[in-house]
Amino acid sequence: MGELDIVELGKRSGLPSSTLRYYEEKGLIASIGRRGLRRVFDAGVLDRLALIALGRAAGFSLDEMAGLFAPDGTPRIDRQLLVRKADALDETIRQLRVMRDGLRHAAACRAASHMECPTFRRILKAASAGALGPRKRGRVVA
Amino acid sequence: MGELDIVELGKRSGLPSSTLRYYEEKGLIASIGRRGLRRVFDAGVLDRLALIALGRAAGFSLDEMAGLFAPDGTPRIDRQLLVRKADALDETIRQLRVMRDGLRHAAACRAASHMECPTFRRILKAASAGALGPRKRGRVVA
DNA sequence: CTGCCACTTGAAGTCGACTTGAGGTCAAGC
DNA sequence: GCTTGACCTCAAGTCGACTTCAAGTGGCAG
Repeated sequence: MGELDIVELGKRSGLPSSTLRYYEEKGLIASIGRRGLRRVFDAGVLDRLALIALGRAAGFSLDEMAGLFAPDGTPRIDRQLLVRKADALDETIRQLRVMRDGLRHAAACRAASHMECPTFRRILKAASAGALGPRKRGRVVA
Repeated sequence: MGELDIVELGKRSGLPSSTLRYYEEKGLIASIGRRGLRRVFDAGVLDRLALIALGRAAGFSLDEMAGLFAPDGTPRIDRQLLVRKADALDETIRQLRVMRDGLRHAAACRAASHMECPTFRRILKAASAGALGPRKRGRVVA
């Protein structure tokens, strides 16, 4: 595998170097040296960044990602935790589907008031039945 | 429909009154009066809160929610926007499924290194093919 | 009438994930 | 050998969504 300095890595990953430095500071990626002032990374860091981006899209915080994967990018073997996270994602996906269907319906439905449309009321009911309650946190590329 | 003061609404919705006040300040909900110092809301606000919670779970910001729905809670008729948001959700759902499958696989796979497992490499490839790139923002209940 | 307590307000603080800014440094070009 | 320009470091700022805090107030028990 090749080596990349921070500028090249930024170009290939689409991330600004400020973000790459921040990730290194957080221990999410590691540089293998310097070329002049510039950090140099192993090309394998690209895979790792893809993994991080995917995790973030799935709602994991950077700290969680740091915990889910070992320093070399391979998943840690806390199978229980992994399964719990996967289950949480299933619930999230369920909610997202409800919202998506609601939006599509709202865009298509011709009822005078959506509150009088049975489809919309069903969607609202699904919303009440899961979306309310204590706050949890995460991020998603929406 | 009945009326609820902010404390009752908080109990039924699971939201602290500080959040309810914040939502009112943002124009997401409206009180219909006071009982002493306490705000009083129409019971219909519960539906509205469910809608807001669902929207937030789907990655919309409070400002976006305020824009997507009219003051009375019925969706605005910008069908183009609604459809675009629905499409964005489809993409998000796709990514979440990839991550969920990756987690389930990581929890089950016995390969010495996940990097040598074809399934894991396929997942990583899917990650690279969509998760990298410019940041977008939103939140999800994960 | 007097306390008291839960609610009120507006301002300030928090948290995660970065970005921005000020001032320092290195390799290269002249 | 000196300037230049891109990267460096470290501190501070930003943004969204709230939460927390200090100080004020309304209604009810005594």
